[in-house]
Amino acid sequence: MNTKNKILQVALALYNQEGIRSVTTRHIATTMGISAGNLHYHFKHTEDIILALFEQLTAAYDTIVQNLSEHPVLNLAELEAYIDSSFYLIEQYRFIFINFVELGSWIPSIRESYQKLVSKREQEFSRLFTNLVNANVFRSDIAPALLNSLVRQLFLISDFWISSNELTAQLRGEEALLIYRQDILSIFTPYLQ
Amino acid sequence: MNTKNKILQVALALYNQEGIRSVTTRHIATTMGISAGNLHYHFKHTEDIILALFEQLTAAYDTIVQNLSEHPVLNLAELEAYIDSSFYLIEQYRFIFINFVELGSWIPSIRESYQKLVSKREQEFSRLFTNLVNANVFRSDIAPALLNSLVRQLFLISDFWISSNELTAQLRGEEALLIYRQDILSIFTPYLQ
DNA sequence: TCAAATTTAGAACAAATGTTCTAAATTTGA
DNA sequence: TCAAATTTAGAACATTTGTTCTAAATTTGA
Repeated sequence: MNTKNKILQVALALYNQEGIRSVTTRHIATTMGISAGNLHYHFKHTEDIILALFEQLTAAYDTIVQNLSEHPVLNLAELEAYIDSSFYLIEQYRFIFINFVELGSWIPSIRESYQKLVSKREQEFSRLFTNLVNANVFRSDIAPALLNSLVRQLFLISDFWISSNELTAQLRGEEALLIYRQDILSIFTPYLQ
Repeated sequence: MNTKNKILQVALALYNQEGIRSVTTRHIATTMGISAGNLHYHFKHTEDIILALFEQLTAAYDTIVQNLSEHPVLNLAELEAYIDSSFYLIEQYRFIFINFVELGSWIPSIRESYQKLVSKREQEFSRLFTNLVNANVFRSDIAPALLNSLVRQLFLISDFWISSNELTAQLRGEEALLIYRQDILSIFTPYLQ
């Protein structure tokens, strides 16, 4: 692996573990055994590292979405599988979700990029939902206004469940996934066929 | 108003506007027209300022809860009024909610204090819910496990709606309140009598 | 093979930041 | 009223941090 990618890898691990507040470029450099000067040869500014990590996240999300359009969700088991894969992705880049607002105002292109991510997810969710209505998994009489609220709730839980968990139960790994999945599914529960 | 309180007032406004990343003690001092030395005479460490603001938040929340136990919620209009008051409080201390995880790991007593806040809210919600079931507003056949999920959802939306809004719609004031209220109420919608 | 391009280490710099120190100004209260 | 307590300003300090600079080491590719 080349130095540039290793910087991103170590930076991600440190940001996730220690939080963006306490991780510095020197910190990243010494952890991976290179000089700070070398790190800044590869990434001129700290923001460039964070932006690159954010772009990794959106790229990974694109892959999930592409998979989803090739293999549509048709039942609850497949819905759970999709929920799980989104959980793992969010957990992998947890520092981004934990500092989303701060990062968004610090690095404006992150906010812009997030807007695009949201609209991509909205389309994807709308398709997913139509499929599940057609497959007689969901009821077909849900008002559009209510559906909008459900979509917002779904995104809010997806993006901030990790933060909430960090402050309260601090569940990890499989245990966290179980509750996360349950919380997401409970949005749908009342609207099952 | 004495200097100590004015420091808290100015610090709150700055943290809310500029974010904790870019606000320094010097910044706070010059904004209110005093010296940095003077500020540090009143608050030895930056954490002391943030902790004091957090304690203001929990105190204000206690007042709401006390009001709630004196005047129980018995119908949807009263539920909305309660939702509104919690919204205003959260908006007033928005920087705390936006940086909750980061603050929790930086200042451990904030995390501990938040745990207490959560259990206080759990009790309060449970009482509120019982009242609304007894008043025939809510259905009485909701499984305890589902109720737990609903409580978690309620808290998650309460605490992170501001963050989510900041990244997407960026609604302000009355407009924000309307959507916030709708999102909270939509959790209950399927369980109305 | 060897010159050009690249990567790297480490010193150095400037700015920022939290905090302390000192001495003056102001307030308090007996 | 005046001595003691308090508040305040501003200089000063140590540390940190992001970043740049320089020169050496390494890699590349013709």
